[in-house]
Amino acid sequence: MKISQIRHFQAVCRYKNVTRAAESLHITQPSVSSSIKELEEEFGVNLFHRINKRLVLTREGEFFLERSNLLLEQVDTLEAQMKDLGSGKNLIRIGVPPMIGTFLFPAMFDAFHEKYPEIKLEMVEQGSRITNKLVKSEELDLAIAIVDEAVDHELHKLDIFSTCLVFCVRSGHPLACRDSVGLQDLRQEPIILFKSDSSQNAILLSRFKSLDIEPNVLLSSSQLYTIKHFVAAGRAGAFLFQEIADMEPDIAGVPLEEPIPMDICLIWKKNRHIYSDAAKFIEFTKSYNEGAK
Amino acid sequence: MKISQIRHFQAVCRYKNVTRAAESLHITQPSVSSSIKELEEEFGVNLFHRINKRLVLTREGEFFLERSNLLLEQVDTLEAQMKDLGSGKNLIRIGVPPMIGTFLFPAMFDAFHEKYPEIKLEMVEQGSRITNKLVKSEELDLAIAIVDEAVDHELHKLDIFSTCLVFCVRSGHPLACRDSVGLQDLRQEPIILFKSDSSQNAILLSRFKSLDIEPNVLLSSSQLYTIKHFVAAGRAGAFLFQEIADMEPDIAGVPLEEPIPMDICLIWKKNRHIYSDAAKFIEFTKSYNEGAK
DNA sequence: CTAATATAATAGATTTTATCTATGATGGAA
DNA sequence: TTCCATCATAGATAAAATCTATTATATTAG
Repeated sequence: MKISQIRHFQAVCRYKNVTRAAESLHITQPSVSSSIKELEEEFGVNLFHRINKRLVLTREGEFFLERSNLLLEQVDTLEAQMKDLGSGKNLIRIGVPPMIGTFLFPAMFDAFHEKYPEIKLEMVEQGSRITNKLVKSEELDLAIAIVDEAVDHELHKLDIFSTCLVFCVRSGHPLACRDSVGLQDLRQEPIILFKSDSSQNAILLSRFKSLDIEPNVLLSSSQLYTIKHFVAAGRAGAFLFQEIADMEPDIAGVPLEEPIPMDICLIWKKNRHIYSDAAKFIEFTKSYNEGAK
Repeated sequence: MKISQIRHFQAVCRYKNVTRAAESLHITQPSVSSSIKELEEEFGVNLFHRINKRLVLTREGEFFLERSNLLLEQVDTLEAQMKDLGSGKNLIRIGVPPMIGTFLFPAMFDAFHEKYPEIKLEMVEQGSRITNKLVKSEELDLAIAIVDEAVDHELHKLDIFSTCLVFCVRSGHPLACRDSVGLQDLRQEPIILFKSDSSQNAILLSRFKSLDIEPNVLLSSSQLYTIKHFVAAGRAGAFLFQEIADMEPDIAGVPLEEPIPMDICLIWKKNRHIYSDAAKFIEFTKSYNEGAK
């Protein structure tokens, strides 16, 4: 006994006509005939009398109709409830590191929202380290993250964007005209760190440490606007994405002698069902990416 | 959502282990994995957290487990009830014309009963005309009948036995040594008719009528024993099957000049579900027939 | 009564689905 | 580490559902 067979049977009862029933089910008449036959075979019972090409329920058929009706109602209810739990959300929980939230994400978000206005995005602005964990614990559906370490087996990754950190100073700064700087050139340079638990900072600080340099950190901020302001005023330098430096006329971005590449990815958990909303975001990101290339 | 998928899901919940669940279902582990995945796809919901290759129900999974449990119970109950209605009967309702009931059927019945002792046969001893109707109205599952008319589209037929009517008289009767008799030779002959609504009598009487002969019917009886007694006593002649005449030393069967063939068939209704019991009888009859040839 | 229309069953082809085999990845135990 | 247990995935194969085309029979209209 299969749910589909019950549906076929019920349609035949409703229309008292196999052909009509088949139409209502959007399948062909022989399929319905054979479903009825299969049920009869399985039960060892005639569900219908075949009187002159007309189908009339037998006693057994009446019984089955009544019971299977109740059953189907419950099946449909359960199915609807489960689907409600799932697809009714129209919500993606996505982790976005602060720096990306002000720089890359707004444009992506606008484009996504234009395509899927019904889907809301709940942004969790945390650094990559934290969002990674939240994705693994399924508290987030997706995250945009700066990926530095070896491949994490638990996560799928989709490259969004690659760039480098550059050292940003005021346009008139002595370092501004240099083709590149080494970290050792920055021993005395006051620096503003972009405050984040992201792997970006981890990489940077480990680089300093490996050169045995204690960077002169003037302050830390999570506000890009604040950092830019300090840099433009010549009060300090900062490590920012190449693209952010390029956008500001008052700020010069000087490449590092030993570049610090930043790979920005969309990540999500392996072996986990991806809700249709999240799947849409992933697909969207792929095509958005293609378009950008 | 399919019943089989629910069963797979429940097994996984019971064993908390896909492999074990698959074993209990007598299918392979990937089948079960994919059923779970399909449900998750359909609902847009994670039923399990995949934590270190261990499956732990999500909130949605708990909900589904609870509800689908109730559902499956009802499915199983209904299925069992329907099967009870069908296969639990162990009963075949079969129509048997009186003459066959005393001559051909006993041996068949014994052989069938030996093979299927659990199946009871409910005999309805009526002539072919009536049993034909009862088969069509589904009051009988099967009937043994003498088939004379053109093929009846509503019925399946399976030949059991073919014979002829012969005119039976006492061994010393003047006609007994004849190679054949014509109906016209029987004008004055007292006759006992085998009382039945069967087509046998219809054929016989129409033959007489077409020759414009009024047969001298001494009496009618439905008891073969009575008829034989009268014939053996030389009180009357009777039209009986060849085989019945051959069995009695005191009775001689004289073939008719224009033979009246008797085709004895098993009949059942087309386009009707054949209960397994009835199907067994049909199969049995086929092989019984083969064996007899 | 005959012709046209409608219905359901059947046979056989085709597509879809289910299941299997084989393999790979990962976590935990020895 | 190495081995075992476990689940996911890919691709092949088996099974089932569905389709197309046809047949037989009823019903209806002319």
